[in-house]
Amino acid sequence: MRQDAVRGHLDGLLLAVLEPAPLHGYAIITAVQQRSGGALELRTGTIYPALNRLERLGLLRSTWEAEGGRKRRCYALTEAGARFLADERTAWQDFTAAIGSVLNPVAPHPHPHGQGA
Amino acid sequence: MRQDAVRGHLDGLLLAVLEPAPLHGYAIITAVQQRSGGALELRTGTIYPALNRLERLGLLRSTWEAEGGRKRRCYALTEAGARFLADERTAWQDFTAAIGSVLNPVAPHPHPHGQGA
DNA sequence: CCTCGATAGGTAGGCCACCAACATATTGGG
DNA sequence: CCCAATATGTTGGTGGCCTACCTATCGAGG
Repeated sequence: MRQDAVRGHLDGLLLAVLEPAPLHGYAIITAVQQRSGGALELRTGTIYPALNRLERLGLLRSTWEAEGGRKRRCYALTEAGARFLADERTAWQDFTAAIGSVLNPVAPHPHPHGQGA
Repeated sequence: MRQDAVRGHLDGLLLAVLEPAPLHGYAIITAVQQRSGGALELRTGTIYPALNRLERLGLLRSTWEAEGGRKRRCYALTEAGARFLADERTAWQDFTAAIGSVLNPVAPHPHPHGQGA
Protein backbone atom coordinates (compact mmCIF):
# COMPACT_ATOMS: atom_id res chain seq x y z
CA MET A 1 0.00 0.00 0.00
CA ARG A 2 1.15 3.51 -0.76
CA GLN A 3 2.17 4.94 2.58
CA ASP A 4 1.22 8.33 1.28
CA ALA A 5 -2.37 7.15 1.36
CA VAL A 6 -2.73 8.02 5.04
CA ARG A 7 -2.50 11.66 4.00
CA GLY A 8 -5.30 13.51 5.71
CA HIS A 9 -6.11 10.66 8.09
CA LEU A 10 -2.94 10.54 10.16
CA ASP A 11 -4.31 12.51 13.10
CA GLY A 12 -7.20 10.11 13.51
CA LEU A 13 -4.88 7.12 13.46
CA LEU A 14 -2.64 8.58 16.14
CA LEU A 15 -5.51 9.57 18.38
CA ALA A 16 -7.20 6.21 17.90
CA VAL A 17 -4.26 4.10 19.05
CA LEU A 18 -3.92 6.35 22.11
CA GLU A 19 -7.54 5.87 23.06
CA PRO A 20 -7.20 2.64 25.09
CA ALA A 21 -4.01 3.75 26.85
CA PRO A 22 -1.14 6.25 26.58
CA LEU A 23 1.82 5.18 24.46
CA HIS A 24 5.21 6.55 23.50
CA GLY A 25 6.10 7.33 19.90
CA TYR A 26 7.89 4.13 19.07
CA ALA A 27 5.03 2.08 20.50
CA ILE A 28 2.54 4.11 18.47
CA ILE A 29 4.26 3.02 15.27
CA THR A 30 4.10 -0.65 16.22
CA ALA A 31 0.52 -0.30 17.47
CA VAL A 32 -0.65 1.16 14.15
CA GLN A 33 1.26 -1.53 12.31
CA GLN A 34 -0.30 -4.31 14.33
CA ARG A 35 -3.83 -2.93 14.29
CA SER A 36 -3.69 -2.57 10.51
CA GLY A 37 -2.39 -6.08 10.05
CA GLY A 38 0.96 -4.78 8.85
CA ALA A 39 -0.53 -2.59 6.13
CA LEU A 40 0.41 0.75 7.67
CA GLU A 41 4.03 1.44 8.56
CA LEU A 42 4.39 5.00 9.79
CA ARG A 43 7.82 6.65 9.88
CA THR A 44 9.36 8.60 12.71
CA GLY A 45 9.60 11.61 10.40
CA THR A 46 5.86 11.34 10.01
CA ILE A 47 4.61 10.88 13.53
CA TYR A 48 6.89 13.01 15.70
CA PRO A 49 6.04 16.31 14.02
CA ALA A 50 2.40 15.22 13.99
CA LEU A 51 2.43 14.37 17.70
CA ASN A 52 3.98 17.74 18.52
CA ARG A 53 1.34 19.46 16.46
CA LEU A 54 -1.46 17.51 18.16
CA GLU A 55 -0.05 18.45 21.53
CA ARG A 56 0.13 22.12 20.56
CA LEU A 57 -3.51 21.83 19.57
CA GLY A 58 -4.33 20.46 23.01
CA LEU A 59 -5.48 17.09 21.69
CA LEU A 60 -2.62 15.23 23.35
CA ARG A 61 -0.59 15.64 26.51
CA SER A 62 2.92 14.28 26.82
CA THR A 63 4.99 13.30 29.84
CA TRP A 64 8.59 12.15 29.99
CA GLU A 65 9.05 8.83 31.69
CA ALA A 66 12.19 6.90 32.52
CA GLU A 67 12.31 3.23 31.63
CA GLY A 68 15.65 2.29 33.13
CA GLY A 69 18.08 4.94 31.95
CA ARG A 70 16.06 5.37 28.78
CA LYS A 71 13.70 8.25 28.39
CA ARG A 72 10.30 7.87 26.81
CA ARG A 73 7.85 10.55 25.90
CA CYS A 74 4.42 9.21 26.65
CA TYR A 75 1.43 10.68 24.86
CA ALA A 76 -2.07 10.61 26.32
CA LEU A 77 -5.38 11.64 24.83
CA THR A 78 -6.97 14.76 26.31
CA GLU A 79 -10.71 15.30 26.50
CA ALA A 80 -10.48 17.62 23.50
CA GLY A 81 -8.53 14.86 21.74
CA ALA A 82 -11.28 12.36 22.46
CA ARG A 83 -13.88 14.73 21.01
CA PHE A 84 -11.68 15.35 18.00
CA LEU A 85 -11.30 11.60 17.53
CA ALA A 86 -15.06 11.20 17.52
CA ASP A 87 -15.29 13.87 14.81
CA GLU A 88 -12.55 12.17 12.82
CA ARG A 89 -14.48 8.90 12.95
CA THR A 90 -17.56 10.63 11.61
CA ALA A 91 -15.51 12.36 8.92
CA TRP A 92 -13.96 9.02 8.00
CA GLN A 93 -17.38 7.46 7.53
CA ASP A 94 -18.55 10.40 5.42
CA PHE A 95 -15.38 10.19 3.39
CA THR A 96 -15.59 6.46 2.70
CA ALA A 97 -19.29 6.78 1.93
CA ALA A 98 -18.58 9.55 -0.61
CA ILE A 99 -15.70 7.83 -2.37
CA GLY A 100 -17.40 4.46 -2.10
CA SER A 101 -20.61 5.65 -3.68
CA VAL A 102 -18.67 6.94 -6.67
CA LEU A 103 -16.39 3.95 -6.91
CA ASN A 104 -19.11 1.36 -6.37
CA PRO A 105 -22.44 2.98 -7.14
CA VAL A 106 -25.63 1.20 -6.28
CA ALA A 107 -26.68 -0.51 -9.49
CA PRO A 108 -29.65 1.42 -10.92
CA HIS A 109 -32.25 -1.36 -10.93
CA PRO A 110 -30.76 -4.48 -12.47
CA HIS A 111 -34.19 -5.16 -13.81
CA PRO A 112 -35.26 -8.76 -13.12
CA HIS A 113 -37.07 -9.41 -16.36
CA GLY A 114 -36.26 -6.51 -18.57
CA GLN A 115 -34.49 -6.64 -21.86
CA GLY A 116 -31.37 -7.25 -19.90
CA ALA A 117 -28.16 -5.48 -19.15
CA MET B 1 -15.31 17.67 3.34
CA ARG B 2 -11.74 18.59 2.53
CA GLN B 3 -11.51 18.31 -1.22
CA ASP B 4 -7.87 17.39 -0.78
CA ALA B 5 -9.07 14.14 0.71
CA VAL B 6 -9.50 12.58 -2.72
CA ARG B 7 -5.72 12.64 -3.01
CA GLY B 8 -4.57 9.26 -4.18
CA HIS B 9 -8.07 8.14 -5.13
CA LEU B 10 -8.81 10.52 -7.98
CA ASP B 11 -7.93 8.09 -10.75
CA GLY B 12 -10.38 5.53 -9.45
CA LEU B 13 -13.15 8.12 -9.25
CA LEU B 14 -12.62 9.25 -12.83
CA LEU B 15 -12.49 5.73 -14.20
CA ALA B 16 -15.52 4.69 -12.17
CA VAL B 17 -17.83 7.40 -13.52
CA LEU B 18 -16.73 6.51 -17.04
CA GLU B 19 -17.57 2.86 -16.56
CA PRO B 20 -21.27 2.98 -17.48
CA ALA B 21 -20.77 5.30 -20.45
CA PRO B 22 -18.26 7.79 -21.91
CA LEU B 23 -18.51 11.36 -20.66
CA HIS B 24 -16.85 14.69 -21.34
CA GLY B 25 -14.90 16.55 -18.67
CA TYR B 26 -17.61 18.87 -17.49
CA ALA B 27 -20.07 15.99 -17.22
CA ILE B 28 -17.50 14.01 -15.23
CA ILE B 29 -17.45 16.75 -12.59
CA THR B 30 -21.23 16.76 -12.25
CA ALA B 31 -21.37 12.96 -12.31
CA VAL B 32 -18.93 12.67 -9.41
CA GLN B 33 -20.82 15.38 -7.58
CA GLN B 34 -24.14 13.63 -8.02
CA ARG B 35 -22.90 10.13 -7.25
CA SER B 36 -21.29 11.35 -4.04
CA GLY B 37 -24.42 13.17 -2.95
CA GLY B 38 -22.73 16.53 -3.37
CA ALA B 39 -19.80 15.67 -1.14
CA LEU B 40 -17.13 15.67 -3.85
CA GLU B 41 -16.68 18.74 -6.04
CA LEU B 42 -13.73 18.27 -8.34
CA ARG B 43 -12.12 21.29 -10.04
CA THR B 44 -11.20 21.62 -13.67
CA GLY B 45 -7.60 22.15 -12.62
CA THR B 46 -7.79 18.77 -10.96
CA ILE B 47 -9.45 16.59 -13.55
CA TYR B 48 -8.15 17.83 -16.92
CA PRO B 49 -4.51 17.13 -16.17
CA ALA B 50 -5.57 13.84 -14.60
CA LEU B 51 -7.60 12.85 -17.67
CA ASN B 52 -4.67 13.64 -19.94
CA ARG B 53 -2.41 11.55 -17.77
CA LEU B 54 -4.84 8.64 -17.77
CA GLU B 55 -5.06 8.82 -21.53
CA ARG B 56 -1.28 8.82 -21.85
CA LEU B 57 -1.28 5.73 -19.67
CA GLY B 58 -3.72 4.07 -22.06
CA LEU B 59 -6.48 3.82 -19.46
CA LEU B 60 -8.75 6.25 -21.31
CA ARG B 61 -9.37 7.14 -24.93
CA SER B 62 -10.71 10.54 -25.95
CA THR B 63 -12.62 11.70 -29.00
CA TRP B 64 -13.71 15.20 -29.97
CA GLU B 65 -17.40 15.50 -30.60
CA ALA B 66 -19.48 18.46 -31.74
CA GLU B 67 -22.66 19.28 -29.86
CA GLY B 68 -23.98 22.09 -31.98
CA GLY B 69 -21.03 24.42 -32.56
CA ARG B 70 -19.62 23.48 -29.19
CA LYS B 71 -16.78 20.99 -28.96
CA ARG B 72 -16.63 18.32 -26.36
CA ARG B 73 -13.84 15.94 -25.61
CA CYS B 74 -15.40 12.63 -24.74
CA TYR B 75 -13.47 10.18 -22.59
CA ALA B 76 -14.07 6.44 -22.73
CA LEU B 77 -12.65 3.63 -20.62
CA THR B 78 -10.23 1.30 -22.38
CA GLU B 79 -9.85 -2.36 -21.47
CA ALA B 80 -6.67 -1.51 -19.60
CA GLY B 81 -8.66 1.19 -17.83
CA ALA B 82 -11.30 -1.31 -16.79
CA ARG B 83 -8.63 -3.61 -15.38
CA PHE B 84 -7.01 -0.70 -13.60
CA LEU B 85 -10.37 0.27 -12.14
CA ALA B 86 -10.81 -3.23 -10.78
CA ASP B 87 -7.40 -2.96 -9.11
CA GLU B 88 -8.30 0.44 -7.71
CA ARG B 89 -11.46 -1.00 -6.17
CA THR B 90 -9.43 -3.72 -4.51
CA ALA B 91 -6.89 -1.18 -3.30
CA TRP B 92 -9.72 0.98 -1.97
CA GLN B 93 -11.10 -1.92 0.05
CA ASP B 94 -7.64 -2.76 1.42
CA PHE B 95 -7.13 0.90 2.27
CA THR B 96 -10.42 1.36 4.09
CA ALA B 97 -9.90 -1.93 5.90
CA ALA B 98 -6.46 -0.83 7.09
CA ILE B 99 -7.46 2.64 8.25
CA GLY B 100 -10.76 1.37 9.58
CA SER B 101 -9.17 -1.33 11.71
CA VAL B 102 -6.94 1.27 13.33
CA LEU B 103 -9.66 3.88 13.72
CA ASN B 104 -12.35 1.46 14.92
CA PRO B 105 -10.64 -1.66 16.22
CA VAL B 106 -12.70 -4.70 17.01
CA ALA B 107 -13.51 -4.38 20.68
CA PRO B 108 -11.55 -7.07 22.51
CA HIS B 109 -14.59 -8.73 24.09
CA PRO B 110 -15.82 -6.82 27.12
CA HIS B 111 -16.57 -10.31 28.34
CA PRO B 112 -19.07 -10.76 31.14
CA HIS B 113 -17.45 -13.76 32.76
CA GLY B 114 -14.22 -15.05 31.31
CA GLN B 115 -10.61 -14.27 31.88
CA GLY B 116 -10.64 -13.77 28.17
CA ALA B 117 -8.08 -12.67 25.68
C1' DC C 1 35.91 -3.90 25.62
C1' DC C 2 33.72 -3.14 21.21
C1' DT C 3 30.24 -3.67 17.93
C1' DC C 4 25.80 -4.37 16.31
C1' DG C 5 20.78 -4.51 16.29
C1' DA C 6 16.65 -3.08 18.58
C1' DT C 7 14.68 0.58 21.02
C1' DA C 8 13.77 5.58 21.38
C1' DG C 9 13.34 10.47 19.82
C1' DG C 10 14.02 13.98 16.56
C1' DT C 11 15.18 17.44 12.28
C1' DA C 12 15.81 19.11 7.30
C1' DG C 13 14.73 19.05 2.76
C1' DG C 14 12.18 17.26 -1.18
C1' DC C 15 8.32 15.70 -3.81
C1' DC C 16 3.98 15.82 -5.93
C1' DA C 17 -0.91 15.69 -6.11
C1' DC C 18 -4.45 18.62 -5.69
C1' DC C 19 -6.19 23.51 -5.43
C1' DA C 20 -7.02 28.47 -6.56
C1' DA C 21 -6.93 31.57 -10.04
C1' DC C 22 -6.83 32.72 -14.50
C1' DA C 23 -7.66 32.45 -19.69
C1' DT C 24 -10.68 31.37 -23.59
C1' DA C 25 -14.89 30.33 -26.21
C1' DT C 26 -19.92 29.20 -27.19
C1' DT C 27 -24.87 29.38 -26.13
C1' DG C 28 -29.07 31.33 -24.52
C1' DG C 29 -31.88 34.47 -21.60
C1' DG C 30 -33.04 39.04 -19.88
C1' DC D 1 -25.35 43.93 -24.79
C1' DC D 2 -24.26 41.50 -20.74
C1' DC D 3 -24.26 37.77 -17.87
C1' DA D 4 -24.68 32.97 -16.37
C1' DA D 5 -24.05 28.31 -17.64
C1' DT D 6 -21.50 25.20 -20.39
C1' DA D 7 -16.96 23.60 -21.80
C1' DT D 8 -11.71 23.03 -21.91
C1' DG D 9 -7.63 24.02 -20.46
C1' DT D 10 -2.78 26.21 -17.98
C1' DT D 11 0.07 28.18 -14.26
C1' DG D 12 1.71 28.71 -9.82
C1' DG D 13 1.27 27.65 -4.98
C1' DT D 14 0.64 24.82 -0.78
C1' DG D 15 0.84 21.40 2.48
C1' DG D 16 1.55 16.96 4.29
C1' DC D 17 3.99 12.92 4.17
C1' DC D 18 8.51 10.66 2.98
C1' DT D 19 13.52 10.04 2.57
C1' DA D 20 17.54 10.55 4.71
C1' DC D 21 20.02 11.69 8.41
C1' DC D 22 21.49 12.44 13.45
C1' DT D 23 21.79 11.28 18.44
C1' DA D 24 21.49 8.11 22.35
C1' DT D 25 20.64 3.85 25.46
C1' DC D 26 20.45 -1.17 26.24
C1' DG D 27 21.41 -6.08 25.64
C1' DA D 28 23.72 -9.79 23.28
C1' DG D 29 27.84 -11.71 21.09
C1' DG D 30 32.50 -11.85 19.79
